[in-house]
Amino acid sequence: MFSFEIEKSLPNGLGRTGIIHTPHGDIKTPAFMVVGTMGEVKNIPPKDLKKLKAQAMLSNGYHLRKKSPKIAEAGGLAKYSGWNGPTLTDSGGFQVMSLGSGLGKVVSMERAQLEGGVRKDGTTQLKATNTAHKDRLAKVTDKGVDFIDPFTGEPDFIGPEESMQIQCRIGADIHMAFDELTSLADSYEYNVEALERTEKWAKRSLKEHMKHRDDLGYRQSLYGVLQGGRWEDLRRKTAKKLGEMDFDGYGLGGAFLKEDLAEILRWCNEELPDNKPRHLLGLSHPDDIFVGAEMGADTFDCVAPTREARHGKLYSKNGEYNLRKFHDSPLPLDEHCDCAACKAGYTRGDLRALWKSGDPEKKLIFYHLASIHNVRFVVRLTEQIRKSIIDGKFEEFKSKFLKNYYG
RNA sequence: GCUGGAGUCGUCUAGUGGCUAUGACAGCAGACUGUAAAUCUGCCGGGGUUCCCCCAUCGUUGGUUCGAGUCCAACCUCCAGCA
Repeated sequence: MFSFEIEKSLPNGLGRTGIIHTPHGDIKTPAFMVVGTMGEVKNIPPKDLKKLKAQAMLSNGYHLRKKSPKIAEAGGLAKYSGWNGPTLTDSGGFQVMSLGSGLGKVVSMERAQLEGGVRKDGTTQLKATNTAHKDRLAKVTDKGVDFIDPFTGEPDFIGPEESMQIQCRIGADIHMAFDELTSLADSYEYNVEALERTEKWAKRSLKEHMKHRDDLGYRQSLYGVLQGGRWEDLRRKTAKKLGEMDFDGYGLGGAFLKEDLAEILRWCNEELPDNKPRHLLGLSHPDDIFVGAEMGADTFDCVAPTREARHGKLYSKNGEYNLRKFHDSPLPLDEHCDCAACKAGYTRGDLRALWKSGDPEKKLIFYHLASIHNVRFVVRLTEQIRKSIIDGKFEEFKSKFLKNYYG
């Protein structure tokens, strides 16, 4: 059965440590969930995930929609993947944006990139733009989302009911309601419209989920997802509304300007019930994790640690760096790291050589080592934050860590 | 020594008379946040006032031509074959 207990809270009343109990195990929070969109984390087999102390894996219902009957047959995602631990599936809501208004664009931004200037009437002119409607692979209606599968070119459709049916076949411990993620370039007016849709979809998701949540022999839980862009009235209103509904927890969604994140999370979490867990969707950079934990997010997920690893960007206590610059370097990846790659003594030069060797097998070894290093870094960060909250030293730990990392 | 072939950016490479010399790799710089991402963008002869301008440049030197990486000649280097 699913439940959540809070252990200790920060003085601000929002941040906390806790334990999420799921049918496939416990998650001690704050926690980072590794992303294995297709049911496996790229270049990290389940046994290595255990070694680096990952506590949960996030997959995607959209990507697994065609495989979902097979996953159900295997007894659900935990067994199917060989991970055998707590799992979460996303609804496909992110793809509404990434294949639609945000096709080919980045998700988050600095304000300077968003604001092109100020119009004569005083409103902000956006530099960020949405993908033209005609070029989008996903189109949103109240019914759901019509989209073109980018790999096969085939047209398909997912609405809240379809997403719930897929997720209940996949059988992760935690599911996400089907939502519409708006882009930074969307107007207030559009966000009002999209948020109404997301709220209607939340109701429909809940209703459909109830029908199938026990189909695999254990209780699957559902989180409602909060949208509302960067507007306080929308955020508070939707948090209150969804907070009164019978969800097991909440997903904190949106495309964020970094500097707005803390405030937006505070608006949401001041309205949401305390006793249900909250998952901050899609963030993992240290500054974001600290803000999330401080403002009451319990779990996190993000593709960045694995993707950036494959792209040669590695994390260390003293900041991130590009391995490209460390030809023949004898420096450790991170002198304070306890990941398997660091414990085995791999240097930056070693990893760079594996990366650039031109040998496909060596490249896979590089992807593996770099990925476990970055994922362990973020997992360890959440462990340390948890400990700092328990020890009453969160502020101290935060300022020290961020100073080391960002200089 | 003779005959044939070849010399283009760090490397490989396109280019057979016409405007700004192609592409790839390597290199350099940057990006990436619920994975259309093992990806993408920019730079990549020199200099400057760097969304522009100047100079140099297809082995070397000459020649033909309005115009040559491209055609011609000689030379240099490399490769192959024959002596």
